[in-house]
Amino acid sequence: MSQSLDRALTLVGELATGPKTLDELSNVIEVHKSTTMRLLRTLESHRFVQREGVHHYRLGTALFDLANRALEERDVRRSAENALRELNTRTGYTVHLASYEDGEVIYIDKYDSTHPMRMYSRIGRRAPLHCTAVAKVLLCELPEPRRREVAHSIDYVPLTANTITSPEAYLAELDRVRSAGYAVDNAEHEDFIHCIAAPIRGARNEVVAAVSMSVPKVLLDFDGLLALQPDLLATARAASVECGWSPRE
Amino acid sequence: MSQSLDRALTLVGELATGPKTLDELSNVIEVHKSTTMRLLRTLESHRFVQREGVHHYRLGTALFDLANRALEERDVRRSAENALRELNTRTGYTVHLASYEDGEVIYIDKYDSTHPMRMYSRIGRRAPLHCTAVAKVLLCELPEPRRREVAHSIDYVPLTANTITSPEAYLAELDRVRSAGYAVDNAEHEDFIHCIAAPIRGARNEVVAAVSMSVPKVLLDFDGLLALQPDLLATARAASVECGWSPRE
DNA sequence: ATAGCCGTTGCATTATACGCAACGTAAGGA
DNA sequence: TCCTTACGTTGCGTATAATGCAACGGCTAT
Repeated sequence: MSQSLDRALTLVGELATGPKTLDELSNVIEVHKSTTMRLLRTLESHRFVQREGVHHYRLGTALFDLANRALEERDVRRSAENALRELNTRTGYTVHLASYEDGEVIYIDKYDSTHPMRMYSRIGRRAPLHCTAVAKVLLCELPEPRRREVAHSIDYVPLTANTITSPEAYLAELDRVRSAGYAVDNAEHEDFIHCIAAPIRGARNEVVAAVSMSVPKVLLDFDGLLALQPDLLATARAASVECGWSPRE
Repeated sequence: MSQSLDRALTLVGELATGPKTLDELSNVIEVHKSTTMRLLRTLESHRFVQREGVHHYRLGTALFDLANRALEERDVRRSAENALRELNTRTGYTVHLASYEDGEVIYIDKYDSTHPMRMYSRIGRRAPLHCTAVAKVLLCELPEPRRREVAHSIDYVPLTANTITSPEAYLAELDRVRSAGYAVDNAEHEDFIHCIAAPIRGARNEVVAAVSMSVPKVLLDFDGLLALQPDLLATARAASVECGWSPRE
């Protein structure tokens, strides 16, 4: 809509691939070099680009500033919103967003199932650590001593036949989750429901939240649940990007 | 120089302080809201901003992309150049830039002393690990096991009366450097020269390089050398910012 | 139901971004 | 040393694109 701004932003995008000269940049946006120079000067005054030597321009430090400040401003809930809603409408299953704060796993957002059979849960509610997929995801990358500490402090109340009931079994489960990249709750919390969860990561590759899908066993058997994994991981990835995460080599 | 671009960049800067409404943004750049909207739309098409709800705009994910790609493009040498040259011309002492690669500490840049008495060194040369300030800085934040490994693999050739000659003494020295935030070489390498070095950090707060000043003892006594510390740390900080580092709380 | 608040759209106007051409400067070769 | 070439830079007239205005439309709340 705004020509000069559009051109300038194109320049910035171009510079992301490496330092460029005035002429190279002029060719990209197809304008006279004097026009390019004016744009670059303005960008330079805002520290979006900076000169490198005499013949080259490169991205400036304002980008670092902005990216860092944008990260501070962002909260997972708003950032993950679109990806989670999309997953919810596409699959129709209940989607939860949970985070780990002050030693507790909390549900911070929820997208209800469109199927008639719903499950009970509530935003703000605490999730039991030993029998939910989200808790496994959120805990599995804690530093090892801290993980042991947490595992031993849990009260392993057995809720179903599948509930994990010992620190040792739980720590082994966390190891599995960490290497698999996702977690399941195979009817460990409630007899008739199973869940699958994946991590949402931030700019430092740290786990900032967990997204899960909860499905009544009557709608989908365990293999069916596992088949949701690629879809769930793609969603988690999209949400991660919104949180400042970028793929590592 | 380009009015609309200037306004747009101002908007981006403003959004860094948190999500804003159309009117708030219009007030900042003092234009009609329709003008602001056109700018925002263009910014949005490049993913520099995105809508949050219906009434708010916030910074978009392009910033993360750009910042990450800019970081990959940057190399320490070019990024630190200005800060180091400035330090060199202001103090007149020899300034070195060194990095740790493949188990070796290498001088990657050098700004010669303006004083008549110069020291011998060369870009590309390997710095001995046990008796240089830059090596201490570059090694002091390695993970503990790796640090022990390196310390025990060093050949502690005694070069002066002050040279550190045992792994134990060296590891203790690294601990001191880590907590102090800078390192010295108190004539441990050559009898008549002492150095002080500080870390240059990157976006993940990791040490990407070390900057040092080397001063002949006849020009400055040890207390004089230590008095250069604030100046050196400020320089290292400035160079760090250029490398994508941002102050942590 | 109605009023008030925003965001949005179309249009006329003129400010402004643009291309042009001349100039300046630095590097390279004869 | 001087000339050539290849850049970046500057000033200026013009046409276009950015702007402000005013009317419209979709909310929400009372």
